[in-house]
Amino acid sequence: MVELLPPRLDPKTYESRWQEAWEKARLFQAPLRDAPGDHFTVVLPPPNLTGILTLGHSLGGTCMDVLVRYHRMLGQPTLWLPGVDHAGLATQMAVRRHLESQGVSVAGYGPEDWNRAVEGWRVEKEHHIRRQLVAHGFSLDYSRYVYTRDPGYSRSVRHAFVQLYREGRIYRAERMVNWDPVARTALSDLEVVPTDVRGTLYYLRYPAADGTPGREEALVVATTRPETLFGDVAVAVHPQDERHRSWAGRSVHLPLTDRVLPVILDEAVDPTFGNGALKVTPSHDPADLAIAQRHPELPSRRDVLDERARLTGPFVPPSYQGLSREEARIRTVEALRAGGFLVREEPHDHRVGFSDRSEVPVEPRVSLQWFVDVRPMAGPALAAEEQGALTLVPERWGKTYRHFLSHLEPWCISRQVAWGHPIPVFTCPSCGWVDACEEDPSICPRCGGRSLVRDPDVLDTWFSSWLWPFATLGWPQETPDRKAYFPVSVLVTGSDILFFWVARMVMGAQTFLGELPFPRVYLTGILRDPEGRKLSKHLGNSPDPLELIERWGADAFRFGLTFPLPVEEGGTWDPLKASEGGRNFLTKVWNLVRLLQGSLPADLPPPGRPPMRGEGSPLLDRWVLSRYSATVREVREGLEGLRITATAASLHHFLWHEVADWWLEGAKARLSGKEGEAARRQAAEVGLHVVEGSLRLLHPFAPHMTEELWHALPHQGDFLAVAAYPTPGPSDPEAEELVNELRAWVEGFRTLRGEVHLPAGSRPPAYLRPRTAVGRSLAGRTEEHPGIVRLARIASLEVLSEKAAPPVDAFSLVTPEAEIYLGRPGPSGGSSEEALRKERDRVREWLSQAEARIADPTFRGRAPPAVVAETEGKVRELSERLRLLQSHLGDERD
RNA sequence: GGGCUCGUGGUCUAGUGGUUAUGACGGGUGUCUCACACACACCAGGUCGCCGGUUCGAAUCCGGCCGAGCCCA
Repeated sequence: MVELLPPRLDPKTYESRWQEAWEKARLFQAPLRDAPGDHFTVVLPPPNLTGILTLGHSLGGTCMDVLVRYHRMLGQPTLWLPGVDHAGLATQMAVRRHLESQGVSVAGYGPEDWNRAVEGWRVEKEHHIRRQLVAHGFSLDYSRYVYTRDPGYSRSVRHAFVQLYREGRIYRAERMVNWDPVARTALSDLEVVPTDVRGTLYYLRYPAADGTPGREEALVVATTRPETLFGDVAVAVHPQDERHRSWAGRSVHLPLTDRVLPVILDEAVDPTFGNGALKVTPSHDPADLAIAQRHPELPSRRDVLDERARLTGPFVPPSYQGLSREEARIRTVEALRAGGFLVREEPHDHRVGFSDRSEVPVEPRVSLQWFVDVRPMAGPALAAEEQGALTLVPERWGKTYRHFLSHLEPWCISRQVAWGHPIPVFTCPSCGWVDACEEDPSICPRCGGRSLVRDPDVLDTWFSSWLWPFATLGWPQETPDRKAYFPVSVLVTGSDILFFWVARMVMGAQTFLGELPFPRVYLTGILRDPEGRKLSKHLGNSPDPLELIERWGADAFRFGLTFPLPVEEGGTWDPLKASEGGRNFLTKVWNLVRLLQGSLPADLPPPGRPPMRGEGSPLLDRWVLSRYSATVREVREGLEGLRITATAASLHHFLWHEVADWWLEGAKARLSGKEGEAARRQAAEVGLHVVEGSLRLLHPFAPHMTEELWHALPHQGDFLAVAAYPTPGPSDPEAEELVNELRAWVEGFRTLRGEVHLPAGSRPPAYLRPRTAVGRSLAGRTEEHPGIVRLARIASLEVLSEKAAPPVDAFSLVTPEAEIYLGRPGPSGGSSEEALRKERDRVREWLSQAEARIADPTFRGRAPPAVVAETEGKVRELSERLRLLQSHLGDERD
C-alpha cells in the first residue's frame, strides 16, 4: 500500500523527481515511424539566444504542453520538437551590449572575433534555456532538439536560398532600406519600431535665386531634419497650392551653400504640413526619393550621410564633415539662425522609426541589398486562410493576417553583420560569373579561376525561421520524421509575431513544399506588467520563470498562466497573484486526494468502468458522476477547440466547487465508516472513479502534482503521463435536478444562520414543507437527510405536511421547491426579516418582468409558443412564491 | 491617415437574440467545523460606455458618438 501523503504539498519533493523519471522512461520521445498517420506534432517556436525565456515563453509553452500531453494521452504518436534560434543580428547586438558593459571595446572586432564571442554566449544561453524548459516540466522530445545553425539546418537554409535564387525570386538591388547606423546593417520593415517622439519643426527661408534685385523674396520650407539640407536637390510644392504655385519653375538658394535648387510641383506634397513647401532630399527619405524619381531632371542620389549616419561626401561643406547626425543638427540650426534663414521653430510630435535591435533612429539609406520578392507568395497564403484550410484562433486574427498579406513589399534579407547564415553567393572576379551554390565552389565553373569571392553579408534570421516547421524534420531530405510528423498539427505562438513568423512560414511551406505547414494557429495574448507595459527582455520587467518556479512550483506557476486571465487575450498579469491562485487550487486538489486516500478500503481495486448508480443510490454520488461526465465532455471539447482558459476554468470549478465543496462534504460521514463498511465502500468507489479521472483530466495542466497524487491512489499503469484520457459516461438529469434543490435548501439554511448571526457551534432544528413534485421527491428521500443536516449544520430536519403549522418562532425562506424553516434557538435570536424581505423584493421584480411580457399581446402573437408557455409557467410559480414570502413576512411581524 | 480589437460590480473577466448576467481577486461579517486558514460559511457591490435602430424580446445584431488599446503607413 502506498504511503499517506504529507499534509501540505511541497513541489520541491516531487517535481524534479518526476521530470527525471519521465525522461528516463523516454515517454516524450516520439516513436520512430515512416508512415503518416494520426500524428500530433507541435514545434516549439525557437527562443532567441539573445537572452533567456520570459513569461511569454512560459505562457506559450504551457499551452503547447497542455495540448501535447492531451494528445499523447489519447494515444496518438506525438512529437513536440524543441530548439533555439541563433537570432543573428539581435544576438550580436546583445553580445555587443554585454561586452561594452564589461568595458570591452568591440571597435576592432572582425567577423572571426564576433563569431567567437557570440559562440561563447550562445553556449551559455542555450544551457540556461534548456534548464528553464526542463524546469517547466515541458514534455519536449529533446532527442530531436534543433539549433538553427546546426549543419543540417544550415543546409536547409542554403537550399532554400539557392532554389529561390535560381527561380529569380531572390535578387540583389540598390534600394532605399532601413539602415541601423549603430549596428551598421540593413533591417527589414518589420524590425523598425515606430515610436512617438517630440521633435522640432524648423521653418527655413530658401531665398529666391532669380528674384528682382532689391526684393527680399524667399520660399519658407518646413523640416524636422535640417541637417540633411546639404542633400537637397529641389524644393517641392503642391500644384494646387495657390500660395506657392507662382514659384513653379523658379529657383532658390540652398542656405549655407552656394548651390541653387529648382522649385518643382508634385502631388505628394501635403499643403497643410508646415508651410506647404518641402525640401527634397532623395537619398535620405523614401517619399523624397519617390518625388525625385518622378522628375527625371533631378538627381535621385545625393548622399550626405555615411553608414554611421555622419555627414560626409562632396556636398557637405568642410566644417560639417564627420559630424554625427545629432551634432550636425545643432550646428546647422545655429548656422541657419546666424545667417537669418531660421524663420521659427515649433514643437512637433511625430513618429520616428527606431531600430528594434540597437534602439536608435533608423536612417533611410540607399544601399546594395538582397531581396526576396514575396509578393507572388501572398496569393496562396491568403487563399489558404480564406478557404478555411488554415484557421487562426481566435479567428479575429484572420483579418489582420489578410491585411498584412495584401500589403506585402519585397523582403530585405541581407544583413551586414558577422553572426548568421552566410549568403551563399559567389563571384568570380576574373570573368564576372555569379551564382548561388549549395556547396562552396573552389573554382569558377566558367573560367576556372581560383579566387572566387563570397558575398560578405549574412541572412536575416527570419530567413531561417520561416523554414522551421519542415527544416527541423530534415527537409529537403525525405526523412522518416518528415513523413511521419509533418505537417505540424497546431502552431502556438504570440500574436506579436503573426507577421514576422506565422505568415512567412505559411508562404515558405507553400513555396518549398507546396502545402501548408499547419492547419491551425493558436495565438496567445501579450502579457503586461501592472503598469500596462509589455513584458519584455528590453524593459527587464519579465522575471526569470525559474525564480517563480522555484518559489511556487512549476504546476502552480503554469496553472496561474492559464487561469483566470484568458490566455487568448493576454492582459495585466501579476506573477505573484497568479501563481498564488494556482497554488491555492492545487493545494485544494492535494487535500481532496489526501482525504479520499485516507478513506479507501485497503482492497479497493483501481478504477475501471464507471460505477453504476441508479435509483436508490445516494443522490450526491449520482450527481457527482453526472457532473464528472459533463466535465469530461467540456474538457475534451475545450482542448479540441483550443480554449485553454475555459478548459482550465471547468476543471477548477468542478474539482473545487463541485467535488470538494459538495460531494466530499456530503460523503465525509460515509467515507469515515460511521455509516458502515458497505456505505464506505460505495462512496470510496465513486470518489476514486471521479478523482482518479479528474487527475487524468488535469494532468496536462499540472503534470507533476497529478502524477504524484495518481501514484498515491490505486491505479493501473506506470505513468499518468501516458495513461488514457478519460471518456465521458452517461449523465443523470434527475440527480442533477434534485441536488440543485438540495443545495438550495442547504444554502437557505446557511443564509438564515448568517442573517441572524447564529453562533457557529449552534445546531438548531430545521423544518421544511415541499411545494412541488421535485420538492416532495427530495423531501421523501429520508436517506439524504443526514447529509443535509451535516451540510447545513443543523440538529435535525423535519418534513412538515401540507397543513402542519411551522414552529412559531422559526426563521423562514422560500426556495423554488419548498418553504424552509430554521428553528429559533432561544428567545433573543434576532430576526430574519432582512433575508425574507430581500428575497421577496427579488421575486417581485422577476415576477413583474414576466407579467409584463405576458400582458403584451404582440409577445403572445409572435414569440414561439414554447417561450410563451415557459413564461406563463414562470408567472404561476413566482406569484405562488411571492404569496408565500409575503405571508412569511406577515408571520414574522406577529 | 488606414486597419483591427475592446468598453459588463472597486479591479480583472464569462457570456454572439429568450429564465433571475458568470466567475476570480479585492472588501465586510463569522469560524482554526475531525483534508485544506494556501481554508470554510455567509453578505455587500452591476442603469452590461452613451444615443438611436432592428425585433414580440438586445449585454448579445445594425448605425452613430464617446473612451481605451493594438497593428500598419
